[in-house]
Amino acid sequence: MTLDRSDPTQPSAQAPSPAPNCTPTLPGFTCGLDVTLRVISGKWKPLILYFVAQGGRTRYGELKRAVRTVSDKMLIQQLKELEADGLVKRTDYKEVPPRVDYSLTPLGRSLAEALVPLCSWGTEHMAEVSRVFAQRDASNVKGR
Amino acid sequence: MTLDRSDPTQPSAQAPSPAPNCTPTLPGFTCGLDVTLRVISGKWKPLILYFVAQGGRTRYGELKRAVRTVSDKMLIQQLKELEADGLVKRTDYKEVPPRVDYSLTPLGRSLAEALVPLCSWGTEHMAEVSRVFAQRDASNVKGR
DNA sequence: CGGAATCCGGGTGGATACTG
DNA sequence: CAGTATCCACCCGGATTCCG
Repeated sequence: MTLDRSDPTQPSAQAPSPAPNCTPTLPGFTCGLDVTLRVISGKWKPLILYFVAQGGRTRYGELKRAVRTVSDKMLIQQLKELEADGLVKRTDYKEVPPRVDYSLTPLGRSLAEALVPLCSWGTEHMAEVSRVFAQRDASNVKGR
Repeated sequence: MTLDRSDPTQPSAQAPSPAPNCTPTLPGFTCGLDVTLRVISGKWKPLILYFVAQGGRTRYGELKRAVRTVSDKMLIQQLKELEADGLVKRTDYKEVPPRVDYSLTPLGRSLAEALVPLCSWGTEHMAEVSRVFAQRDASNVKGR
């Protein structure tokens, strides 16, 4: 179907190669990346996943402090979706004062590992990125 | 600052290790992943980046067909942001009928490579994911 | 072909207050 | 501490129309 990008009429001066697999196997998904995005799309999900991966079992409060600018509402909502999608596991100790923590399922753990390169990329290109940001924020007072 | 998750009071039965770097170096960013997310947050950006990476120079129409369910408005908007952030380069051949194509900058190319594991993850866990989706879509007619 | 412009509904997501 | 509930502004994003 429409995904056969395998006919480079022009040799394309630029290497078209860094992607080995994008095979549409199941209907409803266009490619592997699409599958992944359906699961981690959400303003805070990657960060949540990542923090829990780093800390192991993580309490609600810790998580909130880690992500910092997230609101309770959002944090809970995203956590519930992650739980529904089988990526995190919620444990309620039924104590008072309440104690709850979140951990990753095996599936979640594997996804968190796939997230590592993104984190590394950000660390490596942080300077470059903030330079670009500064530029466009300067010349573009309103907008974006 | 609040990011010192380096005190696991409990030894945490689960391996807290898959993440080597999340060093807050610049103010405004909490960690590398945060940097990356500021740049690829946007419903279609990862897919766009990925398709352009695969195809090399890609024409507007190709891109639209590849992402498929995206509207013109969204596609253009996301492309402009990617361009402003120095990830893609737009080339207008000033012909008639119009011809325009998009390619990746070196920065964009490096980011696309960091995206590869996500694509692989999706491919590998596609069955698992769609099973989970089916389950919650069945028990949850409305919502989400 | 490759957009730009406009309209507009619904969902996202922040702030605040409250609860067990 | 770990949420829940409600209100509400904003902007995301789809549909449509027009342009060079």
